[in-house]
Order: sequence, then structure tokens, then C-alpha cells
Amino acid sequence: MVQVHKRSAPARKAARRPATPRQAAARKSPLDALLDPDLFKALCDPTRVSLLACLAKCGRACSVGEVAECCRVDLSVVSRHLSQLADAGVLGSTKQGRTVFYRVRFTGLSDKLRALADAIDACCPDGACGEGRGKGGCCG
Amino acid sequence: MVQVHKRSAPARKAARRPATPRQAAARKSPLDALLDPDLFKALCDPTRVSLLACLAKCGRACSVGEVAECCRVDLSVVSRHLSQLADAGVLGSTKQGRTVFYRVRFTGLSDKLRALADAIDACCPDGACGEGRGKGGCCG
DNA sequence: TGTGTACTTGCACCATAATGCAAGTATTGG
DNA sequence: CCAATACTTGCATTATGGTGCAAGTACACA
Repeated sequence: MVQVHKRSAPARKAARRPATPRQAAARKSPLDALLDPDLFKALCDPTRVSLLACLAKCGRACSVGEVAECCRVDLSVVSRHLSQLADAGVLGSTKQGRTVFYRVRFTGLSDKLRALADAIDACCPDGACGEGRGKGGCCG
Repeated sequence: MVQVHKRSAPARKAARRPATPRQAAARKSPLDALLDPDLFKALCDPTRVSLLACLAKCGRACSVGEVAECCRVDLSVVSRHLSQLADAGVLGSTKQGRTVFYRVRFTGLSDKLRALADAIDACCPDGACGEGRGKGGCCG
């Protein structure tokens, strides 16, 4: 009885754009969750990124000691970086005896990136983006 | 005379995986360019990310003053953050009189994220990822 | 139980970066 | 030309983060 008529009211569904940035900030969007500073914080350091690239290219789980031979920083630094990447969900870790193996969580990472890309496209207004993008699911 | 025979040698085509992370680091990959710390550095600060989300949800170009009403930091801080996001290619800017408008570069950003996601998937070994992923174009 | 290996943690140091305030620049309108 | 607007920049402060060294913990093996 409340939401039956679906054409006369202009402001229904697909939640129109907020008029001002201030109002926009108040709106909840998938973006808010996906645009997670903590993930990017993990990826914003050159050393950390090189370790990630190293592990990705290697394609298998590697020990801290092995990875440490990729770059010039101290092993303790590598240990901390890998741990940070794991905290961010970018790497997974397994302990086997006294050796810790880190591996890239490929699908977890790429899925997250694609979800973010989709959420961004969904915010793209009207015809400003390619076909299939900007289909309005931006603002809650 | 050195590299003629192409079948007896086991190491041909589709560049097999490096044995160690150390060797992996030496290999060039699309990942190396796409995994750009500078982009992530732009996105690793909470205030900056909230400004980006604000602009994205708003969907149009906004002035610095408008955007500054989204959050509690000083306008000068907002100005610097927006300028940083523009430097990273995340935002575009237009000056109109004394007003500067920033807008999200939607497709530029989402394309970059998807390209990275693809490059990551390409590094995923064998059947470890979903179908269509991990098709080996990882190591140069 | 002791020794060596593999990694982690505490600590101090240094570099970078975020922030606010105040002053400066650019542009518009009277 | 002067005043107001819209932003940017310089500067000092504070916070955060990366790094190396040294010490600590966890585990395996003899």
C-alpha cells in the first residue's frame, strides 16, 4: 500500500544524485566499503609492493627468508612487510615447522579490485562512461 | 649456433616460473607497471578517500569549497588532498574564473584497477584460480 | 638438553606526510 | 583601484611509518 504506484512519483528507485558533496557524503554506497584505505595502505610502499610482485611472479608459497633475497632491506623488515600484507588480506600465510610461507591470495585481491572498479563505474553519470557502465547503483 | 634447437630444450615459450623469489624479482611483468605505489599512496589516506568517495557519489564536478564541506579538515588541507588525487590521475581539474572544479576520472581509475586485477590473475598458477584466469602471461 | 635455524619483536632513529594557521596569489565585481 | 572571494602556499607542529640492529621466541634435530 505504500509503494504501489511506480510511475507518477519522479523520485523513486535508482536514488537520484545528491545535490551537493555534503549530501553525497551522507549517502551510503558500495564504494564506501570497497574504497578501503587499509588495503591501499598495504600497497602504497614501494618495498612492500616489490615483495608482492615478487611473490606473485614466483607463483608459489615462499618463506620469509627466500623473499628477503629479493630486496636489500633487512630480513626483519621483510618479515614486517609480509605480515602487513597478510593483515590486509593480500597474502595468506602458513607455518610449517619454523618456516613461514607466504603466498599471494590472487583471487581475493583481483576480485576486490574488480568489485571496486565496478562500484566506481556505477557512480559514473549517464553517458560519461562506456556502455555497460554507470548504471546508477552508486548512491544508496 | 647457440639457440637453434627448439624442442629438446625444456625451457621454451610461455616463460616458465622462476624457481626462486630472487629470480622472480628479476623478471619483468605487466604487474610491475600496474602495481604502482604512487596510485595507492593517493588512496591510502582516509581523508583523501572520503573526498574521493564524496566526489564520486556526487557524480559531477565540484569546487574545492564545496568538497571542503564534506569533512572537518581545513579547506587548505582539502585543497592539497584534491591536488594530490589529481596528480595521481584519479581526479581531473578545471579552472573557471577563481573557482577550481575537480571531478572523478571514472573510467581512467576503473580501467586501471581492472588491468591490475587481470595482471594479478595472470600470475595465478594453474588451476588455483577460476576459469579464464591464470593464463600464464605473468612473467616476461 | 643444548645448539642452530627461521622468524618476530622492542627500540631508537630518521624520513615522510597530515594538519591548521596565516599569508599570498588570482580573479571578479563595484 | 579596492574589496571580497576562492583557492594555494609557507611554515611549524605533530603523527605516522619505514628501517636496522639487537634481543627474543619457536621449533627441529642431534
